[in-house]
Amino acid sequence: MAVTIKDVAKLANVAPSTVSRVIANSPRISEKTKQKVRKAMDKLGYHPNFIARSLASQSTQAIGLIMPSSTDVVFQNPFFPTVLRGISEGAHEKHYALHMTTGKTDEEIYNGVVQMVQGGRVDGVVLLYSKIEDKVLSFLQDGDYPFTVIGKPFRDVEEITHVDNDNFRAAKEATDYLIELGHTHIAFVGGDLNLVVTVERLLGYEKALRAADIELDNDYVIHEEFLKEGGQEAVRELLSLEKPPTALVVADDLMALGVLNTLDEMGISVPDDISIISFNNVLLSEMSRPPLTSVDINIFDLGYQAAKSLIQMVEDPKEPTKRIIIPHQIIKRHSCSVTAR
Amino acid sequence: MAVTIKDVAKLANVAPSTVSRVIANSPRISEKTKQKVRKAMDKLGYHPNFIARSLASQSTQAIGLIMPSSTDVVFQNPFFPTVLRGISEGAHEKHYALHMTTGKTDEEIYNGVVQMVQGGRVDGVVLLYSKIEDKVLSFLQDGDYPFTVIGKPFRDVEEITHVDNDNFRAAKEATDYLIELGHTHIAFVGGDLNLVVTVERLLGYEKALRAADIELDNDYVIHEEFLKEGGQEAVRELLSLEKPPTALVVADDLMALGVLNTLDEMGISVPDDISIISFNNVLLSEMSRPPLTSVDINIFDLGYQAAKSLIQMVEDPKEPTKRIIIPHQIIKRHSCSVTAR
DNA sequence: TTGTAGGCGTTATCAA
DNA sequence: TTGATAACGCCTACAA
Repeated sequence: MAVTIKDVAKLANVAPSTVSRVIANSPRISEKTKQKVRKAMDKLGYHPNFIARSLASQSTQAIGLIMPSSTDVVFQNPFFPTVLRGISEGAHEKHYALHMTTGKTDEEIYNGVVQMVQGGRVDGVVLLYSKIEDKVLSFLQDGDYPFTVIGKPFRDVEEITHVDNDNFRAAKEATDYLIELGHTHIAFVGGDLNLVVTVERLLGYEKALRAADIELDNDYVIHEEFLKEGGQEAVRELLSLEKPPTALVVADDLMALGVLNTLDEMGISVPDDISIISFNNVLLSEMSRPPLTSVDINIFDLGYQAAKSLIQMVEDPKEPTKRIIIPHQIIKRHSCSVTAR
Repeated sequence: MAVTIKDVAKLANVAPSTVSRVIANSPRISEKTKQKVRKAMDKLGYHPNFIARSLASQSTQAIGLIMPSSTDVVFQNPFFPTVLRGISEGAHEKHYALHMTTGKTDEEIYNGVVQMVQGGRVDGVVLLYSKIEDKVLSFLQDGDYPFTVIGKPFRDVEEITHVDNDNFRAAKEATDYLIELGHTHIAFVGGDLNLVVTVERLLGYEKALRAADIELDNDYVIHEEFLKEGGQEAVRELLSLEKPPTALVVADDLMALGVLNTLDEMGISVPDDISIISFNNVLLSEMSRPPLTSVDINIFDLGYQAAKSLIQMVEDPKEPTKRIIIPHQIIKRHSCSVTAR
């Protein structure tokens, strides 16, 4: 069995409690004993046992990550490695470890969360997605357990600490940009409507059109499960409308990549025949042909701030709920041009 | 404070140990008391505390994941979400949770691993990458702590349980395929030479050439940090050789995507002017233009088997070390054609 | 089949 | 400044 605090105590000729205090670097221990104890720890190769510590102190120094369904396409999105990096860095700075749950079905995920939370494995949790009517979220709220969500909560926005972009405004600006370029026939290609981010971006798009006195056209709004044949179909239909759009607002870079391919197959050129602006500014967006004009949403910061604010909450339960808005910025590349018509 | 085993015991009018046995579903408890206890648990909304259980049973039911440096480009590779899915599923089946360490520098990662392992946070660990001269690996070996590596260990291959593809053979087959198509000027575009997988694939490439009596040419082997300007440079140089290659073996889909772009910028057509075959068969490979011919390495299985075999090891310490080879398969798409010359 | 009691490795409260 | 000692919540001989 591994070396424990007692072994150290014995070797250093002090009480276990003293060793404990040395570990915590308590100021009420003489420098001399600290030295002595530290030497003993080194000699024995002692490492404190987190589990025991957690039990005694009722805190795990770990935060839980709740991912979307692993079978879901969004799971494949480069968004995740990047938020993960941000969360990881935020947690690391405060010496918190990371615990994860994933699952195939919503049921699996839910159970995983319940276990993790009730089982006391973590001190708090960050929800890496925000969808409407989420059982997991309700559970977290009911147990008033410390948690943050990345994205905008479907409801109780004021009561839930979250880190988000202003996706409504971002989408409006993206659409405005196309309008400025002279486009009036602008379509919206969105993803899963259960994700709050999708609806926010859709609303922003609509707002921009209305503000510019451009009529909304239902045929101009599609939601594709990108990569699926259905997605290609949708794009094809869009382009075969009587009055096909000259520009597309696409809710996600990865989707934009799919659209780009469909367009290419159809012999339609971007940006000559049609302009595209998308969101997230993921690595891929600069690797596509043409490189995508995309709204950078600072994914890393989203994660970083989520971790930071969660840790604040667990360390100070009186911490007020807050909403952190991460800035966005249009990165202009080569998928948009002045309208041809 | 949360409801504990004692509360349940009291309500059910039994001893705590009985409750404990009910949780473990011990066969030596009468069905009647089980019912009684279970009812009490439900009524109180009891959930066992993992931390306490871990301390008492000296097992955490959690496995640790060691990721490569988060600043590293490989971290962005779609490879990771996919292995993660596999690991997650393997762990889930056996009711294990997932714990993670990441870090920016090798030092950070190393410390994270030491803490996680020595601190007893996890029962075992899976190393998600394999590079040469890895301190982390040595540490794990020295402490003979249960662990599996995904990929081929740099050394002690016989003593380390790992899950890998036969990357040597895969690369040979990929190259053979190009040779069959009539190519004789075949270059290799590899990634980080510190990753074992890169060297394996390089060796397989060389083997194929030698077997076909094609002379090896140093100028035909480049290693690019894809996405970096340097990468583009390298490809440009390759193509401006006196005798430029007519086909490329690219060590990774994401890199191939970068190459594809550079080629496109140069006005070189794939597969008409040059053929490309790459590895991993990640989602992106079918989304590129042209869709990439790629060697599918069954990433999901890599993760799944790694988790399974690790859990076997932690549950039965006498389990022999083993090497699990996941099959691969060339997925032919449209980036390769018969040589033009 | 069930209960009692000690222990898992720490932290934290009280004394000293 | 340090040492006993009682938690923390559960598991597991050993007894009954």
